[in-house]
Amino acid sequence: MANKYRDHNCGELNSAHIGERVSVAGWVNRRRDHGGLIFIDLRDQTGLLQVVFDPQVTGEGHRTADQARGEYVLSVTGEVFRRPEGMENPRLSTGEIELSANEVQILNVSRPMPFPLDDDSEIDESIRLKYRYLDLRRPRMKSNVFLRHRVIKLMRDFLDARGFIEIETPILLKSTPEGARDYLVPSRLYPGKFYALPQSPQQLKQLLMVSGFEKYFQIARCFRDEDQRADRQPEFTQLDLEMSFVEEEDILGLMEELFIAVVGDVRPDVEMTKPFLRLSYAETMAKYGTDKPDLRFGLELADVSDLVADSGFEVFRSTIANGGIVKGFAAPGCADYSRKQQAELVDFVRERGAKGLVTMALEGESGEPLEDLTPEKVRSAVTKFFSIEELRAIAKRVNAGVGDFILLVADKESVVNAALSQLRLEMGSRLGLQDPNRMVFCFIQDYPMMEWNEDDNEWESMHHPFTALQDEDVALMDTDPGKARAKHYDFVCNGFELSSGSIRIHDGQLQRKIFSLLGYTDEEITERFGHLLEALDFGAPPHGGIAPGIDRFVMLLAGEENIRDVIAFPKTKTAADLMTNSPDIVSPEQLEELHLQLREEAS
RNA sequence: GGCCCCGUGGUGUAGCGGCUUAACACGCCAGCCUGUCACGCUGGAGAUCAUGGGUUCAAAUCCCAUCGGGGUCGCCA
Repeated sequence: MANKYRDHNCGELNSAHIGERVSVAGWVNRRRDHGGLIFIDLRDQTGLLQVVFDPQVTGEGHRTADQARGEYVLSVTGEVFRRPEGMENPRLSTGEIELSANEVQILNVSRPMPFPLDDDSEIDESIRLKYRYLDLRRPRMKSNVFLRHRVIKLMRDFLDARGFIEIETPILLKSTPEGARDYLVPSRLYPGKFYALPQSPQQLKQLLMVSGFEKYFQIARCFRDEDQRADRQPEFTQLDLEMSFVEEEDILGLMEELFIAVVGDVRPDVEMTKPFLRLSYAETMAKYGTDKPDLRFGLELADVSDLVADSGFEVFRSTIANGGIVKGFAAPGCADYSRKQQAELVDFVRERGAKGLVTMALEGESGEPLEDLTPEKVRSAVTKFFSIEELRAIAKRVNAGVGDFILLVADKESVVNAALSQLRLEMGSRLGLQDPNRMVFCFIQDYPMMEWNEDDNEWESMHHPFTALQDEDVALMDTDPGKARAKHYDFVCNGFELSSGSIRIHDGQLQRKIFSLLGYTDEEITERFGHLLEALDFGAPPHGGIAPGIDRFVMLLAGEENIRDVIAFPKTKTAADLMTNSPDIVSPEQLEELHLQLREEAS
């Protein structure tokens, strides 16, 4: 596109353009004033171009360039020259050439930047967020935004080619109980009534299946009013997807194909494990203590309860007698951990709910057989409570060799798994096992349908109440609901939950039964879910889907450590927008219209 | 809601009870400089040390509270 501002992009000029008269436009990335010659690196979306202002070539232009400062916006017309011998800059795509300016126009001036726009400066995030539009000028942020576009475009094209259609669903919706806290929108026309923003388009996509759109997807914005984390924002984006007449394997196969295609396109340098790994929920909890394991490294957990149930160590014995377990793993080569390093690990698990951490350093020459292990070589506060046979058995069970450091936690199973899964990540990180150039995807399958909530004394859905049961476990719902497994699957990469999905219940009667098992009264069921139940009664097809989180996926692809860096305008961890200063108060008139009255918060 | 880390010119850091009239780098302003590309040289401006209270003869420095940012546990069907 040629117009009065430019006819070429800065980054796209090269030696083929030598001798041409061109116009470019962009920002002053850097200015080097030699008194006579002035060099300006002009930057547009495509890259940098060195522009030379020679007073002998352009008297007026040189005077203008003298006025230019960082981030001024210029339009320059001139001739493309090959750079003098030895003056090439191999770090620029345009480094062989330069533009000799004839005319230059200042399109806009700029105040000095509130922070440097290079990638190397670590700037306080609150300042970056306040001036997010400037932060996005930084090359890394800009490339993250481009990467995100590319990923979404690939997803759309991939699904379109397979017959999926994208359908938008409402943002103003009905609040449904359970799950995350809803963002609410007060209604002007209906005093005292509220819309809710969707936590996901879950029910709507099921209704679209009832409508006969057999392959639906949407790049869907979702809203959840919960506390934030590095990988959580109050509003985030999912690739929401649903299909009719499918089974679990159809969905997983599609995901595998899609993610291999996207990663292969945008990060051909990344190594993937193919086919994607499959783990049952029970297996991943046993081996990794979590249902979102980082499978780039081993350090697998092992249960040693049976080995220490009758040992002389009272803590282990009583924990097991009271229904708890003892699990642990071995950190290879860490037998030389100092008292201080050991104390750090003890604090680490205590902060995560465990009462303590038992450590055993197996000292000696690496490679020595375990059979030669003697009590003297086991450096631990608790060595004396165990026989050498018990110590050897523990070492063998956790796959520890001489030179390794055994880490054991005793408590009830949920506490042990929570503490050890995080300790495993910590050791993986300390040992440098989290290769940034590998993405290990896996599916977690065979989730329990429901979980007993001890605090509220009731059954809760593991996923959501629309999840179908595995065929052979349907009868269990009447006898032992905790044992029944669901057609529910999670999609995990490098320790991040990318996605949850399930085959849904398409039988209205069964759906009603699940709701009542979850403690809803008939009135509540009708009031909250009546529309869905009614729809299921009108010939709903078997269907299922999944909804990968796009922010987290792009974060992994970009090698970023938080999703804010792959979202153009994110909020802080306290859900505030520092650029627009939102949320903010509104006028009394606005409140009046919405039938709202504020009260003083008791402090 | 709990725990942890951070807050010093525009930015990043140093200073951690008196050697401080708060230092350094980058940036900014002015002057010089015709082949630089993180240009160079000379000079200059710029800081209620987040805010409030306390301890002390003396506080950027120690303590408490508040505010802001981040991490994490709880929470996130």
